[in-house]
Amino acid sequence: MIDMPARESRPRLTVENRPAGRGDKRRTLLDGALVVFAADGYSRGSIDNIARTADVSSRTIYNQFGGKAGLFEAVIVDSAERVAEAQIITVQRYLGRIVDLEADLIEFGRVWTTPSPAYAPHFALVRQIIADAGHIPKAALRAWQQAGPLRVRREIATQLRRIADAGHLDIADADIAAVHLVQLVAGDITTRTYHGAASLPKAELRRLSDAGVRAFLHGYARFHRK
Amino acid sequence: MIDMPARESRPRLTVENRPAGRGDKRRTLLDGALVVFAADGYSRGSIDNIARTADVSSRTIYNQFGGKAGLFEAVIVDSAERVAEAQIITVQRYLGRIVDLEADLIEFGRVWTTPSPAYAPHFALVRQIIADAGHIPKAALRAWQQAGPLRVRREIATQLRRIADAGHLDIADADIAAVHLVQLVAGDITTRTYHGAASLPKAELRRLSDAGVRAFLHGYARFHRK
DNA sequence: TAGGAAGTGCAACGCTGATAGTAGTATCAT
DNA sequence: ATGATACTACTATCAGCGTTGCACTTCCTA
Repeated sequence: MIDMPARESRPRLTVENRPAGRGDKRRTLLDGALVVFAADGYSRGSIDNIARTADVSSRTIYNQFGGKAGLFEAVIVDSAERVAEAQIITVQRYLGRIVDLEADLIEFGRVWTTPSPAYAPHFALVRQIIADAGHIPKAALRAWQQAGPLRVRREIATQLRRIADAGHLDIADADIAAVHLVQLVAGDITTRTYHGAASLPKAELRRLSDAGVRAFLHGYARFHRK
Repeated sequence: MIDMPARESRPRLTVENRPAGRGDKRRTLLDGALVVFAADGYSRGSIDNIARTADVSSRTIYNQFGGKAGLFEAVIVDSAERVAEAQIITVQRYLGRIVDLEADLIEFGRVWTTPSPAYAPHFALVRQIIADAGHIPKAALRAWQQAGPLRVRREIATQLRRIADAGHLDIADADIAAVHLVQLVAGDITTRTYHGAASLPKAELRRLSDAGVRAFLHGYARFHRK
């Protein structure tokens, strides 16, 4: 009673004073860890920071994911899955039915490059993964690829193949064409939009995206444009 | 004698037992730090590891660069400068005099994508910079951009502009065209060649590069190919 | 109502890593 | 020779971080 530390037992003032209980912490943790890992990377992103961000005891991380490595691998696959699903829907919506090829592609490009704040951490995390790949287990890397990038690329390739077979495009290798389309539309932005940097103004984004689509369609050779 | 650690006083076996003396350690340090930072990034790359790699006392790092941050900023600018110089020479050599546009571009692409082991750490470092940009001072980031990527892009744009003015290309914005060319030729490789991953086989590299050049020139629109 | 599962706060351990001081040594210009 | 300069080895400090054990609380279920 005497040498009681002067630390009142604050009732852990949570936003909604959620009850301790069933496994709803897993989702919360994946979201919080995504934000931290995206901003700080694997080694700089500390367990304590993640626990604080997710409003969870750091002990829970070890109970749920075994440790930092397990958490990271779960996060990258989870984030890849969620964003891939959203992107695939976008691809199907804008490339699924073509009426005016150039107009539809331009619209697709603009949507593709419109930065969604909700997914910003995901793309930052992708940059972390690419930089840190040398320290991520090959199995985890492969799982991530399958869950995200490859799935999206496959969907784009499928749509391009279909459009080509309908006579609107001249495509030899649909996978390569899919990569080219994405690179032209968003490649530069993806690489240059550093975390924390103010995203480019809307008009500039549109200008770059449109130019990418036009290059995808017509290229730069003289006497080949319409 | 009993609990003596089994660490004999090795005479610091240097490759050439270089004499302690004049400031030739700066170059050595920049090279060693490049390798370590490239592989491990800023936070994981430890001063001790760098000192060991460069065969230099860790104290020298503080004497020469003030600390970890100073060393890092010196390294990224130095590496960017050196690689940019080599790349600019390549650009001038292969785009400086055009005889057969498509053939010359294809040759340029193949050279551009041929992985030079000497510069592998540089490109890994670039990925680290992009991922870690949120923790690098804006001034350092700008200095790096100016020393490397922007300089190279400007040179490519200049050549493309010249080729276009000679009537061989149809280019509205040479800067954008330069970005598109590089993205198409090497964009996918740059992003996918993770550190440590075995680089793609030569034939595959050529296939991707050639396809990029063709897309750059002709695009994918039907009825526009020759 | 008893038991188990999930979660929490806390303290502690061990390790790594950045940084700094210091004394000694080798080299070079004067 | 001498002093300045560059470098080194060694040591110490200080902080941060991953991880684990422990006791306790809360909820769900049987």
